[in-house]
Amino acid sequence: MVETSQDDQVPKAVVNRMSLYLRELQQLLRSGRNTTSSTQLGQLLGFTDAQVRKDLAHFGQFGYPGIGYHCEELTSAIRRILGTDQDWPVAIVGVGNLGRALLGYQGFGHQGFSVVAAFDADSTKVGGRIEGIAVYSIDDLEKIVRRERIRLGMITVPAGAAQQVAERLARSGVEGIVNFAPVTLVEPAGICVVGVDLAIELEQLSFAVVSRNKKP
Amino acid sequence: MVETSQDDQVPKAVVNRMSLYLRELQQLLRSGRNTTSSTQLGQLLGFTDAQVRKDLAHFGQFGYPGIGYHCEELTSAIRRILGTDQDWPVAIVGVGNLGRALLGYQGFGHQGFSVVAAFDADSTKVGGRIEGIAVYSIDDLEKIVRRERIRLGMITVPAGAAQQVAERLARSGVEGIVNFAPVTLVEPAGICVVGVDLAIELEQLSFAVVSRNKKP
DNA sequence: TAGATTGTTAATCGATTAACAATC
DNA sequence: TAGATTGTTAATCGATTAACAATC
Repeated sequence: MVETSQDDQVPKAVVNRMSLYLRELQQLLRSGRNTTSSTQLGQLLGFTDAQVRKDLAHFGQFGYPGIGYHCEELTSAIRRILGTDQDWPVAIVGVGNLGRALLGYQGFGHQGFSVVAAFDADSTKVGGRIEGIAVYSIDDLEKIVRRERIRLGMITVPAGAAQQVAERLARSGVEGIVNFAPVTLVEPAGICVVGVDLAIELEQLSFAVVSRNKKP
Repeated sequence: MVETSQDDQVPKAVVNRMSLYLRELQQLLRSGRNTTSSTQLGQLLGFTDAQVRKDLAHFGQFGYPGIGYHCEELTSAIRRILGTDQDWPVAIVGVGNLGRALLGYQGFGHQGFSVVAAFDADSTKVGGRIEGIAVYSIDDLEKIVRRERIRLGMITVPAGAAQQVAERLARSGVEGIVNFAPVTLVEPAGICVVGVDLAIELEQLSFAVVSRNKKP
């Protein structure tokens, strides 16, 4: 029982790179490649070959010494690892600019995520459909989440409302939340939260620029 | 000249936490606090007090032993460090769903970023204004970027077009790029690139959920 | 067989935490 | 003064890289 090591906490950084490997593999498949190697994968992403192999080793053995990796096979393996072989019904709470964009965003469907409901407090938005997805009143959040068996939530409400929404999602049985509101959420018990703050991404960039300009 | 240490590469993780400190400080200011401490800041974000102090130490001394930090003072210091005391004219390339959302997103303005132009290849979109911002033809990218002294670009075009857009932005003098297209960009010489992939964020979440369900 | 490439162990490197003298 | 909290050094911990036997 000390065999496979996926029980001892995999570092967040490793999981992030797994997603990147998956993306490159899908690209390679599209371009007709059958096999690849840790060297090639590393090169495409700017990592060492050792790192690619070490990362994969967290989850098992997927390669063939002397050959490399079968793209197709490794792709399915990583999808299974990340859980994207399953279907993930997603709800979006907050139909402002960002929420609306996410509703129309194609990229999710490919990876097993399907947005099946949206919520808003503004009664003028409620009842309609955006990009084919029904917009419900936030008052019905618990009911609809349960009925549609929604597993993930994306929070695109104003900062002040985010914590409360997170708690309501958690209480309704949602298992994970991507929070786009620019606040740190107190994680409701037994739920996973990932934060995405667009302003912070831009700040990382401005720092990189000014610090390069300073002493290159 | 070995005095302040901001010349030796600051780890990306540290810079990211600086943004988080800034966000919390702004929150504290809004709630009327004058001073804070490494312990409080750490608690709000789930870090140790030692980490907060160590992170800040990369850039200088900002605190008062026995007192803590003046919120206002530390806020300005971090803004200066991140470069968000300056004004950053931003362009958005690709006015699809995501691009449109970013055009309307409020959160940027607060932090020194102002979207001043948008570009698209679709001639039916060109010439109009969205959220008050002019949409130009992608053919005029170089011209407008120079004219408006645009420093940062956000790429929200389809994956296949992203690399080419990045190169054109770089050639026009843009200093940094946030890439929302789900591809790894080859960084044009002398430019900073930050990647944001919404599908990857969701994958991090699904992994967290499935791995929690597996062996908690 | 020779060449390529894996998985894994050991060595290196870097980041986080603990501890504490200095300071208010 | 006593209590609080900094900045910084040393100790710990974890992640990355290098190296190599095993394998195809």
